[in-house]
Amino acid sequence: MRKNGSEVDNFTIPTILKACAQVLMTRLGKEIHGFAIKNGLDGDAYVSNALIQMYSECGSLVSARYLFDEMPNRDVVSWSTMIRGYHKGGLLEEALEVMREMHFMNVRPSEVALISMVSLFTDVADVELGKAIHACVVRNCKDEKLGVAIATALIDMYSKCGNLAYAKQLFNRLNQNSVVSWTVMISGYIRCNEINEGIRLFAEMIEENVFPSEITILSLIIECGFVGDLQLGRWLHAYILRNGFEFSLAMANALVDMYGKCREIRSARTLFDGMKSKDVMIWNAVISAYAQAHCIDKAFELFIHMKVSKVRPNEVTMVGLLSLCTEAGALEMGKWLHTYIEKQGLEVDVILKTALVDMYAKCGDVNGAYRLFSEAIYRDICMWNAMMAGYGMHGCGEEALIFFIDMERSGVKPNDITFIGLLNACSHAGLVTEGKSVFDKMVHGLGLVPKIEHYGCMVDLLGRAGLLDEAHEMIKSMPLRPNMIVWGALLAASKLHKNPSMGEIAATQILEIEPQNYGYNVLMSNIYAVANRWNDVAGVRRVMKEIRVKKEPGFSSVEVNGLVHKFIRGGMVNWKS
DNA sequence: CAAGACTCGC
Repeated sequence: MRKNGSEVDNFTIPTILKACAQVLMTRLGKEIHGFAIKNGLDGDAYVSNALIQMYSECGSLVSARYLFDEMPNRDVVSWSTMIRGYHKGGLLEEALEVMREMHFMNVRPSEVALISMVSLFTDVADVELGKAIHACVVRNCKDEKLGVAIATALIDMYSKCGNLAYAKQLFNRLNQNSVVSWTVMISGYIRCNEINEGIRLFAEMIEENVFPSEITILSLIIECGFVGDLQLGRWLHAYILRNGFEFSLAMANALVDMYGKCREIRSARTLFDGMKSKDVMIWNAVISAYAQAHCIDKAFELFIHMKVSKVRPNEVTMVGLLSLCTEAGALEMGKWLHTYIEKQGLEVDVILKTALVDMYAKCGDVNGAYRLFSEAIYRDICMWNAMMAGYGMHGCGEEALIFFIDMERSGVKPNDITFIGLLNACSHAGLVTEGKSVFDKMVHGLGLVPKIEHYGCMVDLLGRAGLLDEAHEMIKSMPLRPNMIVWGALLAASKLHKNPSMGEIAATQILEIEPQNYGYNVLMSNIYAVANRWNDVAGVRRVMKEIRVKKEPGFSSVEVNGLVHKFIRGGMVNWKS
């Protein structure tokens, strides 16, 4: 296979390319690409596939796609490499699109391709689509029995989609379960908040003489963070120490992250402080732990420390800090971060760009948001959503609707969050007719099933406009069990339009769902007071005293001249940037 | 075939 007297053949090149991908050496990979072209080796499918893989693993999906599109001799591997590339890069829509094309071109997936498709659907997390891919697997497998690998992938897919029954069925059908299948099964139970069953399975696994790997423990810790189960998280922490697991940085990161998500800052901080070597990830984890606890000052303080300790902040650090600014309405601080990003030459990907757009929009600088949005080369659905929600928040409902039309024209498909933003925009701008037609378009035009949040928006929209009866009808006729937010919207509207009888209906429902909620008890007693029903007022007050409801200290903040003033129940805390 | 942080809605 020698060409032009070269010693390098088309088996050597893919091997080197794989090595490049592993250490993320795009530059060397590109040179080898050039070399392959010069030596006429780029026509070989094996070489091209390796190039696609190298580019996609190095994050250059555009280059990968270009090669893929130009390839005259695509095989199954080319298709599955492209799908995998998009999947790993988090571009799920693109991965699905390639899958559809592959199907359309009648390319029969290999087992490897099927496994990577199933794991793609694990992240898509849609039960119905998951069942479809399961059927596809069954159709394409020659053998009666599924291989262990693909069965494990399916178990993982079903449990992450929330269908534990199917997952367990497949799990039980496997005659020899590996550490991996145990890991995905137990993780699945924790993710679905079936903690006790998860713990029981963990014990069962040990009894069967299968011992957890580092990845097993890591996965379980991550799932604890996902559902906020501090107790199990703590137990796993102790388990690592007792059983001599290596306390790697990955382990520490997972634990800090879990503690942060469980709002257990102290443990997160202690663990963080105790690590001798720290990487960007653990800094980000501890910063976001403070962020989740709304400690904006602490988070920025750590950011300063981070810079001092020679660890370079990255895009993720910036996203975390920006969303804090967004939450606090701290425009000046957000702008400062924006400048910092540019000065440091940090790569601004879609996520960071969206965080910036969102920050400008929510902090009131809609023009600034639009400037960034319009100069973006690549816009995903999240960025469009941020822009529309930003307009909606400031009462610019019409602009939001125009953006929606533009978005559809540009071929980006709306999702359920898009409609929450749009319905909110209509609600704030008092566009009742438009809001109704948006809802109608979502259900009948696009076939999306409205979630409880959408009904919440509709109740808010109708209620704000004074159509209280219509709002009430909406609640009564919806196919989902109304939650606090839905009734809360009706209650707020009743208060706004001074309708105590409707308010009572809503408040009664809310107190049934959450009797210990202090805020709603106060509202309820106010409603009774307005209606001169002093016995009922006394009743509510008594209930409040009995359950000794504890209110979390709420806070609000405002930025003046680059200073963030944080108000905690009347008191005020300053923080200087 | 299992793990690693971040954006959009409430």
